[in-house]
Amino acid sequence: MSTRILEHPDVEEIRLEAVLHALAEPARLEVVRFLAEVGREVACSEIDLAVSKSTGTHHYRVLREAGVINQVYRGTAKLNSLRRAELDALFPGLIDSVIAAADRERARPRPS
Amino acid sequence: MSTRILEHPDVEEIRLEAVLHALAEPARLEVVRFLAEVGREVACSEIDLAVSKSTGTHHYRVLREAGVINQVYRGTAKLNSLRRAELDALFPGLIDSVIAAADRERARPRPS
DNA sequence: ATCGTAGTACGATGAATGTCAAACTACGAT
DNA sequence: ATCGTAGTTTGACATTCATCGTACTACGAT
Repeated sequence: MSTRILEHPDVEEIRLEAVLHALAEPARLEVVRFLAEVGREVACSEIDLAVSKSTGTHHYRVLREAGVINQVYRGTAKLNSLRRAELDALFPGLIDSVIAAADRERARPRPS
Repeated sequence: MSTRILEHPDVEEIRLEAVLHALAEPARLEVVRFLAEVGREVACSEIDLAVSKSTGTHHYRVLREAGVINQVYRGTAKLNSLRRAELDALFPGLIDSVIAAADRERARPRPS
């Protein structure tokens, strides 16, 4: 049975704080960074996060419910993509700068 | 007595995720938005948040520890300012777009 | 029909977070 | 020295959060 259709917030329901919260977590930020990099629909299984499957599911849901990603089922896979156009319209430059920042931080030597 | 000097992270210690996390909370985002708007040092008491004093203290600390704001004591007041130059150098465009987004969201009709 | 792969649902759990009130400290002004 | 204002500290509390394992469903392929 089937919740084969996934709930997504409408553009006008997307809240800045929810988006920032969604992005403020390493695994989720990595998903977003990856989606931005490849620029196409990507199955959950293609991105390997350092967490269990169930935790992964949780993170994807947070991203979707915040309005950051779009998810559709295709066969057994669930394809994810960035809601770039909508986010850009809503918060111009935000996603670009977050992704650029994530890329930079990735390249930066980590002080630890 | 006195921790009259406040600990701030060095620029290279500022982590993107911590910044995003700091910004992902309404009261804290409001502080940042306000600081950006007035563009000068502002005492905690000048920004009225809808929370108690102790909660306020907590939020300011989160912002400072994330590297988002600078805090210095002056007399009985504690002055806050955005670490704009440093954040801009680290994550170009990020703070600008977050603030622009916060301004927009503020103006947007809230669906509730 | 059976199997494997992809992902979900369901608790559960421990850590982090936002919140507050109350008692406190620091400083300037009177 | 006393008072008021500004902010802190502490301890408590409820909520949210990230995490996991296990059992489950959905679908394609054999």
